[in-house]
Amino acid sequence: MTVSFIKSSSSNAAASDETAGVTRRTILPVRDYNLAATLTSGQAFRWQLREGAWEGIVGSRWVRLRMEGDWPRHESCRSRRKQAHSFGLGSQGHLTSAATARGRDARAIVAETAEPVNDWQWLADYLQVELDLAGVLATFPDDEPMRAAVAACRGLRLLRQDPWECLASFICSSTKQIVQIQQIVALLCERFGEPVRVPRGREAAFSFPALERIAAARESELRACKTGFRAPNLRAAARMIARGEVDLARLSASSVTEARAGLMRLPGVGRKIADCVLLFASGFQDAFPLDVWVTKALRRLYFPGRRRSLKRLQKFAATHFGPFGGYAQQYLFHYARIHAKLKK
DNA sequence: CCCCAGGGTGGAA
DNA sequence: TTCCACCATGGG
Repeated sequence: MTVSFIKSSSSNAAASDETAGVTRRTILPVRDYNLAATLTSGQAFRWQLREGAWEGIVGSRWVRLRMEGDWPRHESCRSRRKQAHSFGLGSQGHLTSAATARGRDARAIVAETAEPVNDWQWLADYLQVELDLAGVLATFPDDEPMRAAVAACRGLRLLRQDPWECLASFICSSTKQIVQIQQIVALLCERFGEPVRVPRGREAAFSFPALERIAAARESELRACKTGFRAPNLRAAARMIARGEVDLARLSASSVTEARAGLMRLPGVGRKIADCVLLFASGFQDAFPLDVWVTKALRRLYFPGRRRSLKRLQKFAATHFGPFGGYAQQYLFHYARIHAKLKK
């Protein structure tokens, strides 16, 4: 399926730094985009920070991302400004040092791939650079917890991920820390994924395993990737999807309720993991994954001292946070984790 | 030794 | 209905 290079009214999502055609580098103009928070907030598990840039795999492509302005310190401010100009940003290309340091106010994401790319829309979609974030934030309830959460990680976005990768990753996520989920996913990719092209000198990289490969794997091989008791669920879910019992591609075409019920027929997939897939991959931005962090955050921020069952919290979440409740949830999740880290 | 981690499940109460 | 032990494994 071919998507037009520049979507009609969108703010020129993928403006290449070369006038036309195939290139390994592009500039995605953005406003209010917190790349670090987005890539480390427990949505995706394949991004690594190296030398000031984020490296990961999207689909079958190796990608390196950084906010414009995050150049290495030894490069002069002058050359920085010159580059910004050549990228067509004009006088707006000059960034204040404060914005540069934080990165989130920068006006572009610089993306590099290992292989030449003609159409960059896949990356614009994945990063959701065309989303009107201010419009989303405006729908959040105007209360103190949400104001604090948004202030703590403004510019945080929801990614639009591949449903199978998202589902499989979260089947492996139960009672695991994010670092350990990253480790499991890395092992699955190394052992069951396809090698992808990387820049000269880089270590090998692999795509996320096709569901047919996981369906055909032995349980012991999956357990060897540290999946533990999740291994049989991962394999059985892959087999059910391969048999067509659940159609991941059609989830976004049905109602949230219907899509959620379909996902929950898969072994190892309950309400929480289903909502993760609905929110992170299928575009249901009102799906509200209620995990241990968000549960604690809701109880502490909205019901201090009072007893609230998980059921009632779920009901509260569904009604209080509006049409982009899932988005609000991601801010609360990241906010809660940041503070837990600070409290050590 | 303890407790906890972006949970789900089956059986008991 | 809700509650609870258990499921592997690593980190603190």
